[in-house]
Parts: sequence; C-alpha cells; structure tokens
Amino acid sequence: MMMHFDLAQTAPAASAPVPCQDASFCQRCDVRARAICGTLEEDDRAALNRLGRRVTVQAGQTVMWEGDDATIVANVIEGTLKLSASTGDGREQIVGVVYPSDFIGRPFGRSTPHSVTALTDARLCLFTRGAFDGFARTHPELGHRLLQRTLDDLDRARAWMLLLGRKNAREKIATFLLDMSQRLAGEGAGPLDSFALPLSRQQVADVLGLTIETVSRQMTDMKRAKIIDLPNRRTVEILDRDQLSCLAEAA
Amino acid sequence: MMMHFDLAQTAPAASAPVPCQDASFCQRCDVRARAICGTLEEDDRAALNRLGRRVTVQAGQTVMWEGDDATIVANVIEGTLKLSASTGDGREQIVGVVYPSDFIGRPFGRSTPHSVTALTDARLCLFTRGAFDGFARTHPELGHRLLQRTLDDLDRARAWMLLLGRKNAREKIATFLLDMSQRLAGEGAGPLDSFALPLSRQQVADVLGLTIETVSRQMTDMKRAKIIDLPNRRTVEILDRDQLSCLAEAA
DNA sequence: GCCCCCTTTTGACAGAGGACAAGGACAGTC
DNA sequence: GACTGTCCTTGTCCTCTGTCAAAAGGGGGC
Repeated sequence: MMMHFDLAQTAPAASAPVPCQDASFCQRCDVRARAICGTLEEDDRAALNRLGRRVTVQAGQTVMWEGDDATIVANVIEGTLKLSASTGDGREQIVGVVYPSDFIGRPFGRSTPHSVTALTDARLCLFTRGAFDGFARTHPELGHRLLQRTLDDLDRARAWMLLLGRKNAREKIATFLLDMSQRLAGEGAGPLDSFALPLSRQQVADVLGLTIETVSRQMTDMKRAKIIDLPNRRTVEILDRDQLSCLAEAA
Repeated sequence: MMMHFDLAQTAPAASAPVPCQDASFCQRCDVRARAICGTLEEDDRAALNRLGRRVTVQAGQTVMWEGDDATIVANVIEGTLKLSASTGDGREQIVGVVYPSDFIGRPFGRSTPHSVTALTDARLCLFTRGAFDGFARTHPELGHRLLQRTLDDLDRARAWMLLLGRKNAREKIATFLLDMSQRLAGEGAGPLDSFALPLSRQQVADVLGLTIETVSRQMTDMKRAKIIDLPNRRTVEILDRDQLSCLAEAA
C-alpha cells in the first residue's frame, strides 16, 4: 500500500514514523540491490523498513526546501528529481539530478543546502532524519555504502564544475546529452541512443548554467547537423555518438 | 623526522608503508582534533599512525594526477592544495581547495578524478589506499568522520556550482574573497579582514571559471571603490565587508 | 475538430567577458 | 644596482551568450 505524499507530514519531525504495512516491501523493491540498503542483512533491513514509509510525489512537487532544517532523508525508488540552489534574486542552478536507487537528503545534522523537487512522478522510501541517523550509527555497513555513494556524487559534482566553469554552450549540451544517455540506462546497460528527457528546456538550461534560448539554438543546430534527432519535445535520439563525444570535449 | 616527498614513492603501491619513527607524532599533530582521525581511541590512532608516513611537498608539486589509479590518500597537516580537472585541450578548472585537517584522495577503489597540487609548501600524513581502506572498514568511527567530511565537501561543491553557473564575474570575485576570508581563519575564529591569498591571479581565475584578465580588472575595480585593498600581489584586505557581501549576492 | 495555453523556437540586438597584445611591477640572481 | 623572468595590469577589439520580443508548435480540454 502506497501513502500519498503530504508536504505537511514532512515539515517538523513531529509525524511519527509510520510502520510499513507489509514486511515484504523490501523484497519486492526494484532498487534494493543498488540502493544503500542493498547489503544489509535480512533482519537489519526489516528493522530499517519499519523506520521508513513509502510515499509518492507528483511531478513538480518539492520534497525539501533550500535552507530548511534537514528533517527527512529518502531513497528514490522510481522517478527523477532535481536538486537546485538559487541566488537571492531568483536565478536557479540545478546542482544534481537523482535517479532510482539514489539517496537524497542531508544526514547528520545540517540544514538542507538545496531544494529537492520531483521532475517526474516519483516514489520514495522516506525516513525521518533522526531515525535514519540513529540506524546508520549502529550499522556501519549502511554508513559505508552511503560514504561510497557520497564520494561518487562528489566526483560527479566536481566533473560538472569543469563543465560549468570551462565549457562553452555547445560542449555543455553535448556533454549533457551523453551523460543523460548513460544515466537513464539501467544498471549494467549500455548508453541509450534514444531516450525521453525528464527535463524541460528551461531545466536543461538550469543544469548547464545557460538560458533556454541558448539551449534551444544549440540543440536545433545539432539536429540540423544530423548529430541528434528531436522527434518531439522530450525525445532525444543520438544519431552520431562519435561526433557528439567529439563536441563534448572541445568545440 | 620528516621524510621528503618523492613522487616515485607514490606511483605504484609498491612502496611498503614506512612505520612512523616516533609514536608521539599524533599527540603533537596540529590538526588532530579536526582531522578524521580525531575521534579515534588512543591505540587505534597509534595503529593508524603506523600505517602512515609524514611527507612534505613543495609549492607547485603535484601529489596525484587526474585519471591515475588512486593509490594514496592523505590528511593535510599544513599548507594549501588545489584539486583540478582539465578538458582535453588544456582548459583547467580548480574544483576544490583544501586546507589543514582536510582529507585528500579517493578511497574505496576508483581512479582519482582530479589532480592534487600543492599551492604552498605543505605537509601531509600519507597512507597507501589499500592500507587506509582496510583500516577504515574495521573502524566505523573513522568511516563516519570521513562521511561527514565528504557530505560537507559535496555541499560546498554544489554551492560552487551555483556560483559557476549563475553568477557574473563581480559576484564570483566577491563570493570568492568572502569564502577565503572565512576558510583561512582557524577553527572557531571569525573571518579575517586581511589575509595572504594562497592563489595566483591565474589560479583564482581557474577557481571561478574566468580569465586572469577579468579577475584582475574586477579586483582593481573593487580596490578603486575602496571595498578592498591590495597592498601587494598576494595580500587582500577587506575594507567594507557589508558591501562585499552585497556584491556577492546580486550584481 | 477546434481552441487555448504553455513551451519552444527563431530573430534582432546588446553587453559581459574572452582573446590578444603591450606595458608595468616585483622577486630573485648576478 | 642592473638584469631577467614571471606575474599582474591595462587597453582594444570581438565573439559568445544573454535579453527582449514575437512567432510557431504541441498537447489537453471541450
């Protein structure tokens, strides 16, 4: 049984963790193997399961707000979400895109430094931060998985800093499309040559530190050059991966 | 006794860990309290100490190379180092600056995604990755400290993504100077109003995703506006912190 | 099928920052 | 003190990307 996500529940840590109705949830979880809970022993996982609850969020809904106290953390079961930060005057930068099996939230007592918003309808496995922190402290294996994931996220964030600081619009778009084609492919699968973008043009612009007009122009140019095809607004087909890789590295 | 850093020693994991000559090293370590080893029990710390060795590196020396297999990790005892990534055609982006008590390297079996280069002469407490990984797996407390530090680094990296993607040159410089004035201050100390930049103008440009000329012009403009003073090439004095904060947020 | 609204594309223009070039300042060396 | 190499500053021009504006395209509701 799936609870519907209610923002009011996420605000203070007031809402007591709701025990999961069905102990077999984790067994049937699509992302269990890849998520941080994947290596837990069966009874540890059952204990963690009792602390969490499954929630759905709709596309566009914000799960955590920049600057809020970090009161919840979650595993992504299904869907895509964005992490975003903004300047005082409203310019937005998407600082991360998360996919199924990824972990979101800021454990261990800091305020959330960026907002988390669903790009598509999504399902989460949600924990109050306090409960999760306590569990993690007593289960080093979980902490270790989280550490590895955080190290990977940090590597990815730093690679993106190179893109933001030193690449031009064309290189940014090419790099972005290649990255998407890999990350949207399931575990172990090769990169996709055709995929549905979970992002609008404006959101692509916010990921790359560009404007929507520049994104549109560059993508149209690549379409004209027959490097990609754009059969509709959200679909991308990579026609010439080699040349796209070439564009990604140096204009 | 301090060993002098020899790059040849860092290449393969061949060089066996050299036991530390003096068991009281850690007792006298300036950064022990803040570094990830700070919460270890006395005998655990002694064990870790036996795995590590103290090395010095000179300004300009590169400790790890982008793309290399990650064979070493280290704590920074003294000095400042940069983490940098580059495009195929040589454009460079500094993706992080590390200070005493920070941890460097990529534990748990990945290749190093960015180079690490000393900006000033520096002292490191160096471990082979294999030895460190093994120790960390059996000492959850160390892993937990490393996790907290990595989460902080990730937050910082993402905040910098907002700067790189959405701020203009003036805002970038102002944000950078404020950041430096805080991070160069010791633990607990307030932000410094006068400090020596560990970075050249070119390196400041590489941190901010700008050119050296733009950095120079913006800093000169701020000097003319009496917001900062630049008594010599490496010294910065913040004359009007409020206005600098104002510039950092919105042009 | 038609309409409306929102997203995307396209166009024209301007401005911030990059590229290139030259001059100036500083530190180390002889 | 003069020299030299490096780093920094300043000037000029140009281009890439942002800004503003308008048209075109798609999807959902009726």
